Amino acid sequence: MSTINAQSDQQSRHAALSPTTGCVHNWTQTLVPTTRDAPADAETPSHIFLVRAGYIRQVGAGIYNYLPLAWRTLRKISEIVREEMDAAGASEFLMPAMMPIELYKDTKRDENYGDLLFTFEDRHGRRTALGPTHEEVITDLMCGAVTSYKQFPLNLYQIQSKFRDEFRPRAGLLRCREFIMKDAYSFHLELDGEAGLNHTYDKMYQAYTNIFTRCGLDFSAVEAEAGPIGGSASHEFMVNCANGEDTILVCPESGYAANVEKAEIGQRNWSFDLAPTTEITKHHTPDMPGIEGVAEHLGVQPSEMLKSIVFRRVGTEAKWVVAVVRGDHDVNEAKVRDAVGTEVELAPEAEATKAGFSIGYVSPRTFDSIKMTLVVDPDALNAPSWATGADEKDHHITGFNWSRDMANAIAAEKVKVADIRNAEAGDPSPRAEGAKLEARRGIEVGHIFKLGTKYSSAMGLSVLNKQQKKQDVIMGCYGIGVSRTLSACIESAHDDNGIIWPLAIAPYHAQIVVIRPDDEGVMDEANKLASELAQQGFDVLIDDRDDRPGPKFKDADLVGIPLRFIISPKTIEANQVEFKARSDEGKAELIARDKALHAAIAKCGSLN
RNA sequence: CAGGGUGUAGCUCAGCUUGGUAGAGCGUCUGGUUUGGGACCAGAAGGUCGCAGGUUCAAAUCCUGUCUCCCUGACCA
Repeated sequence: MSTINAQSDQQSRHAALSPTTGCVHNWTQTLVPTTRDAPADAETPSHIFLVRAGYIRQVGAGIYNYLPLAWRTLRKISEIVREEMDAAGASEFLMPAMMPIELYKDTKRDENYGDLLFTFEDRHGRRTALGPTHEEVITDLMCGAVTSYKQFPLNLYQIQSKFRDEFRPRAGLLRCREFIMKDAYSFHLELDGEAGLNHTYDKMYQAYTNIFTRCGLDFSAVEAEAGPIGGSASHEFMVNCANGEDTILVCPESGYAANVEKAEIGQRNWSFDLAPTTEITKHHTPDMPGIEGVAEHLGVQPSEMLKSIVFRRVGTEAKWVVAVVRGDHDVNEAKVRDAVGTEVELAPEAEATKAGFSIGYVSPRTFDSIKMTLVVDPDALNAPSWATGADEKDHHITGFNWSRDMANAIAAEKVKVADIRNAEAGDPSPRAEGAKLEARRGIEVGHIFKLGTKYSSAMGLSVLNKQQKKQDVIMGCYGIGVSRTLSACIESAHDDNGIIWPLAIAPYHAQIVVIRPDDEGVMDEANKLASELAQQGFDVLIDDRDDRPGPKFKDADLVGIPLRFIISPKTIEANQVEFKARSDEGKAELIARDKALHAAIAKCGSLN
């Protein structure tokens, strides 16, 4: 537009637009295979729309082609990731996707990662792995490439296809066996200070916040379970979405938010001293190891039962831990670990049976006959009478009372009371007196970890520090599921007709729907508008297909490009164009042709 | 990995019980009429019925094996 001053325009351009000239593509010259029907196996909105709108096609279980529209969006997400990572001081590089399995030996992940690791043999019979993540490769690299403490801190990242042999890929791009991921690794010699892990971790936290904000996503950063490293050493970034796979708990007053695996529960009242109300009665409950069946059989609620789970301290033969929670609650293994102070694992049934446990019918009373650590959740203490296992196959008891039936253990202070169950909606907040936790669902798109020296010590990555003492390098790692971000965005932003992209990661910013493209001058007009838009940084898709208006409007909704112009012989006649945002309700509105560019620029301001 | 299901045209599916040599709708192509929310008429192309064995004069259909993909669960740095 001649009336727009190029200079000032450059400055006022929406951040999502190209700082240089945008691109103009014709629908007929690219591949956008839209369909009326989704494949029968697509169930989630993102899967259905990605296929119907011509973004992806399946190749195998959890393996997909990224067609041009999807690839454009993936590139835009990647570019935002690059800009923010670079700005935060990280350097991009690229590691190979395949590597000798031996690399995983030192960290034992060749075994611990188990079947998740894709492996194959090359012609020489060497076992080779396809990388599910690259801690080992980069740690090995650093062993040879870093020789002095003066080279730290370092933060390196790559954007690459990752491979995991998921037991069950599902939901299109949400859980794939091959997927695109950004993974970053940082290296330090201390935790605190400018060069420390904590500083980089905080910078990554901020970078992730910037990235997902720029992508236009509705997301939450939540505390996550980090494994043995402990502390607040891990955060997940979740796209908020009602049908997400993960459950998060939030405190509306303090802002506390955590994954269900991590969420703490606030102060709860409990006492060992509730007086018994009935005698213990034994009941025959054949083939009912599960809470549900027993509760129904005994005519009690699951919340009136005790669930006793047998764990074993990892690396030991018979160091048993019995965790007791209320029947309607779920034991949280990480919390049990923290409560007893060592790693624990679910006891192998055969060995627990050999030790005397009647698996499926265990009660706290086994304490008297088997050496164990007994941990109890506060909510499992708050009634005078419980139904629980009889420590005998096919039998349960009612009338169990802690003060009477566990008197010895309690007197010896051998009953440890701790928060060992998963938090639920309605539980007291750990951060605000009187507040209650609320449950929400999300899709994990980013995860940052403080790894500590787990990998460096296992693989011998150490350097001499300033004091000339050999020191293991401290690491952090930071992942973003790039392809998952694309589908998570659709899960949280769509309507019945299709995708609704935020400007920043839409494959194109604007689409021009051309009605009667064969008519004299219509395509010329569309091309003219497209080049005006491109001059201002808009990426433009012109739907130049020779088709009726109906299907073209349907496809435009499906594909979800944020801004839509419609040009037809009618609008040209009136010197107008039609314009609407994908997110606007109803039909497009007619505007004067020479206001088209202004309208697009103005509309950008109101979109995210 | 356990349980369940599935495989027939590009997509959605029928046909299988009761064996007789493959169908519909949508899409695609041609010609015509049309042109504002998935048009109409006429015509056409397109499938070794997942694969391999077996039974039979004859197999999409019955039998055996195998693979694929999906669902629920478990699993998920």
